[in-house]
Amino acid sequence: MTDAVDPPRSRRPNARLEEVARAAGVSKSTVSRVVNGEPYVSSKARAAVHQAIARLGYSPNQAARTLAGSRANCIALVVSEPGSRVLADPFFAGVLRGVHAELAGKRVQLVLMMSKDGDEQDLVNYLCGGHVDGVLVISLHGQDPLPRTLADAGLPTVVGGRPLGAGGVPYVDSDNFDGAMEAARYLVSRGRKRIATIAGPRDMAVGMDRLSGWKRVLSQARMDMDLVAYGDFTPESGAVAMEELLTRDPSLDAVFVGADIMAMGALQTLHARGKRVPEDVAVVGFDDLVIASTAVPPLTTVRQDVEQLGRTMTWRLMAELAGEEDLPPFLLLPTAMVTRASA
Amino acid sequence: MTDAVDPPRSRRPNARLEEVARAAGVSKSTVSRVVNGEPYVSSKARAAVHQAIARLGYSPNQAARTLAGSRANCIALVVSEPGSRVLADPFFAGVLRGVHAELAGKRVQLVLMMSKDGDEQDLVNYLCGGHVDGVLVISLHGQDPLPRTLADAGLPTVVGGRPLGAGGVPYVDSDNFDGAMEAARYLVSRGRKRIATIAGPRDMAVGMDRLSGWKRVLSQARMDMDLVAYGDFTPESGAVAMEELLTRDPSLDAVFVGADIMAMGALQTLHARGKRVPEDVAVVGFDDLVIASTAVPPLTTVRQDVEQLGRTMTWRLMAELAGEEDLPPFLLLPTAMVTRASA
DNA sequence: CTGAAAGCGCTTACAG
DNA sequence: CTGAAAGCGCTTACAG
Repeated sequence: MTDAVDPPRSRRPNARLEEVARAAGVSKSTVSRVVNGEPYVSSKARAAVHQAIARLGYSPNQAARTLAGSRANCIALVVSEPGSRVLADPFFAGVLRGVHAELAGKRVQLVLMMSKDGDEQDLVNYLCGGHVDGVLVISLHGQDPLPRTLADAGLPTVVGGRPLGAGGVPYVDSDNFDGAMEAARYLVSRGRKRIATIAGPRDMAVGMDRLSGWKRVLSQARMDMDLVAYGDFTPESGAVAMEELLTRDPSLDAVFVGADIMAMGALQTLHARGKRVPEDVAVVGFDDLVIASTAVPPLTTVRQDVEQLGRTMTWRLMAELAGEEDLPPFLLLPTAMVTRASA
Repeated sequence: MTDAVDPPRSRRPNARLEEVARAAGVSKSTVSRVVNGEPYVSSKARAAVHQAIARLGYSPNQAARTLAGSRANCIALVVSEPGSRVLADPFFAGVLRGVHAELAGKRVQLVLMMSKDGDEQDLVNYLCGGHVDGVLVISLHGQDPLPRTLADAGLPTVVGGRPLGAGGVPYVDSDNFDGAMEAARYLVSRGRKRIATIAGPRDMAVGMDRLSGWKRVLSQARMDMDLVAYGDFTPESGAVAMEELLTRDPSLDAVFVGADIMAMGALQTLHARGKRVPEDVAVVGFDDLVIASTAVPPLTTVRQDVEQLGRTMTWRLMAELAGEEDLPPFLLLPTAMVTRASA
């Protein structure tokens, strides 16, 4: 039993639309029109409203707008929980920055949601319940039906990274296939004869697409494509995969690692085995994380612009929300080879 | 001019509270009570409502709840834009995961906002406008008045990382001072005689607190504390600072780097200068990023639990929102030394 | 323990 | 170009 008086929180209540109307000498309708940038308002009324808004520090109540209007003025970014672990943080943070940059000045809020295992249905209910206008989904695994479900429910949805199980849902991705081809071609052009690869997990398109690019080039060059090992986007898995490859063929002289984070582990193994990089084994990574440039030796890699990925996903979603037509079903962003000391 | 018919989006409108009431044979008030877990409802009515909710897939409209009720059921995470660059992504992503974990099952949404330079006033207007119940602020720089402003406006606010210019605003931080002391003590105990440090920027408490810990230990050990260089939480700045220290005293035999990300640069410089780690120079970092374990050599460092930081900030904020009293004005989270090969 | 009614702050036809 | 009025889907006293 506490006698303590709970002092009512003295947050100055914001001005209301009605007060703005009174101050400007117009109706609520007119204020609403000005706030929403609608065309048919006299410049006199518009000026008066703007002035009143500035003076009163008016900021519209989003909840009321959402409830009264048809739009939530809000989009969701959904991250699958295991993905946020596995795909490593820089990816996520980069996308987030891109999304935010693209949303700047757009009066659209970003709500973050992580899909945990048990609550998929809750998540779908929530998202389809009119709380958001559209959804951005990233770091999907396997054949996750989420994007399909959302799209079928009529909710505009854009996926980041080619989804394996969601044919027809728009997506944006880095051109992983092309980037991997460039990496493999580079190794071939440097005279490497026995080129291995460490690929990402088989249930993610990003892993498979980079593997496919490597395969394509080796097959065109009529080189053996047997040296493939798999990791899971952790340094440890990269180290183990490198061990395996070295055991299978101690004479390999190059390795394309489908993620910088795994390349860090591969570098450790190579170092421990007394292999010089790049003299004995050339190493090329993928992603161009900040750690690539500080690796010993600095890592040659394929850069993907993750922030641009976030921007493009958001642009695509907003365009759809704006009713634009004939939007591309998917978008592939270019990658760029970054040559450093490791290859 | 487009003649295309814009087919109305056929998203099945969610069930409303009213329909649930009808299906359950009770009033809207009762449904509301059940949904909000209020006590005085007969178990019969409660069961009927739960059943109706399940059958109709009802999910309450947040906008309406916010508008009608007093709470927004929403908290904001504010990141200062330059901070999100400088503090490096893992910090941010870690905090985010912690916040989310703590919010799980709480029917509170997380809105993400980045404070850009020009729009500070917009941000404050928005946050104080009743759109959110509370605010979490991270990666503050210098004497940023934001937390003070929010707190003064009566908005519950919790800062992540000790704020330099916001006395009195509750915060949660890793115990950087203590962690740095432990690192310095470790170096002293290993017989190092000439211990340098690379500190973070002077305008961030995290940089200063770690520097202070190092100073305290060296002063207690009656060792010289002149070898201090500053970086800005980038690998490049760590490399430059290491150069400087080596120039000032080529005989230094240890360095405590106030962030793993800078330690990566320091390691590169040491390597380039032919210094063996740890034989010639012992290196201890701070943070225990994933790259610490994959560095060559693997980095001895001080671990801070960033996810726990996010959880704790959220817990503190939610406790305040729940009206709990006598909450601690700040919370310091323990750090832990992780010994690897570099020292 | 339960229900009828008012009201949260906007947007949106509708009528002018 | 402008305003009066209805309504968005809830919560919250209030009366029972």
